[in-house]
Amino acid sequence: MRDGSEGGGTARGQRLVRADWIEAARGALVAGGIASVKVDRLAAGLGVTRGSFYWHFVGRSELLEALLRHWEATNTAPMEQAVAAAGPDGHARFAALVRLWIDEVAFSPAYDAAVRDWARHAPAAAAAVRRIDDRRIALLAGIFADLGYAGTDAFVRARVAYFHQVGYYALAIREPHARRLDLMPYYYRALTGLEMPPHVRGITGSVSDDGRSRLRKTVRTGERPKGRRAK
Amino acid sequence: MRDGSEGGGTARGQRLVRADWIEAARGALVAGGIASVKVDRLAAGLGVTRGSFYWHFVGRSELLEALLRHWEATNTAPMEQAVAAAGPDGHARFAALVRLWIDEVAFSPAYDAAVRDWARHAPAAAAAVRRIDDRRIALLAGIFADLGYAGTDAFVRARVAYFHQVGYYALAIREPHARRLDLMPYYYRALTGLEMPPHVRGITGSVSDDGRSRLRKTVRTGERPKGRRAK
DNA sequence: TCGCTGCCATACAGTGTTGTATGCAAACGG
DNA sequence: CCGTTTGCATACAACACTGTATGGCAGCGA
Repeated sequence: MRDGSEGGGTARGQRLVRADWIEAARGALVAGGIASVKVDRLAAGLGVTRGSFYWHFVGRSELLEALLRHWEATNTAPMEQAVAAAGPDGHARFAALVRLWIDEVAFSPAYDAAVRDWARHAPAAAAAVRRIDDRRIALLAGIFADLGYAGTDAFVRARVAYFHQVGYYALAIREPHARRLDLMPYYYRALTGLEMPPHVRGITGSVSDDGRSRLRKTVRTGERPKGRRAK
Repeated sequence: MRDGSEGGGTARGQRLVRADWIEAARGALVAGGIASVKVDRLAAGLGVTRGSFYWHFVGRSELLEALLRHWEATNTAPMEQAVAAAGPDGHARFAALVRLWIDEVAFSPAYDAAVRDWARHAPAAAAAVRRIDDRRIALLAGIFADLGYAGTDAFVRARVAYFHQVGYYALAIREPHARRLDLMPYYYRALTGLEMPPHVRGITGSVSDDGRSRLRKTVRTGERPKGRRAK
């Protein structure tokens, strides 16, 4: 029945390996939540029967464990790498994170949100998510310390920035990429309490103007920003 | 079998009404997510059989619709009432919201988070959540306008404050109430860009000092903190 | 070529949940 | 006091999903 060309998700020809099942499970998790990660549906999607699954895994719970480890191993490393690659400057480090969040390529907020939903009623997943959250908040707190904030202020601002990002994805807001870039200086100001310096403005690859000329006028005057806006 | 005293959730003696089932569904939703809102478990919890349920409702989906309307009708009104009761002052209005979020009595963040999880894979729930979110963000944007922020700045700060709150509950952080009160001035500063004025300090019932002595310098929007604290 | 192993198909059993049909008892209006 | 309605119990049918047992086939090494 299977000829290697009809099928579902395997990237390498005929037979499946564990990674194929995990990838299929990831797709199902993101698309429909943990409740839709079912053995029979995954098998149908991969073009095999459940017999294959029970050869690769002892049961469904083992697949879920592997999926959780996959998320923990893949979806937070890009953040730390991007920050490390940005050098020592606090503004550059923060801007690197923001770019990662907006671009959504190396880091998948949908994967993140799906695991977070899962974690709300699965203790094992909750423990993994808590570990990851603590790491990310610590990363952000270091950046705010670099930006000149002391102890508790750095910690609270790190939380605000991180919770804000989690909430943004939790609301599943759909905005054009250009719109998000246009709002960048406003978010930068609200989250850091500082103006976005010129040397990080190019980092986000903003297509519109710098937004700084607008923001000087709008911050206290009540004028609406002029110039072209994305919808 | 049922004698009105053994049972589950009904508040009024013998027979059940629709509201009893909805309240039971709400409890199950908060405790275990929408996947645990099952007719047979609710019936067992209420001390009746499923036959009762199918008399009050045509099916499970009708219960879920009623539950969604219940959330939409009950869990956002306290916010608007608290803000309205706080008078015209922007600081007082914002502080009233914060108190509501911290106290968690009139407003139930657990109910909120459970519905939000549900909404991630149920279009009808997603539509309701989006309506509520828009209302709340508009409410916050009005407060930030009262605090002196113009157009886009007020909107972005409203989003940051609201997303932050959603993210906080999404992470299911457990902190002592006193700790949250102690951090209040820091959050107030980070979220509003302004110092917490004396006349709203008592509103939250904070027991310790305001944290202002620990603050090294003002962090008003646009003003760069002096000194660099690389950690 | 022979036997072994990896990978999968098939068939069967069991559980959890929904929905439906019908019966039964208590409450209620005449 | 009786018939009707209300609220629930019981029994049955159907589906979705998990897990197990077993058989078969292709490929590979000796």
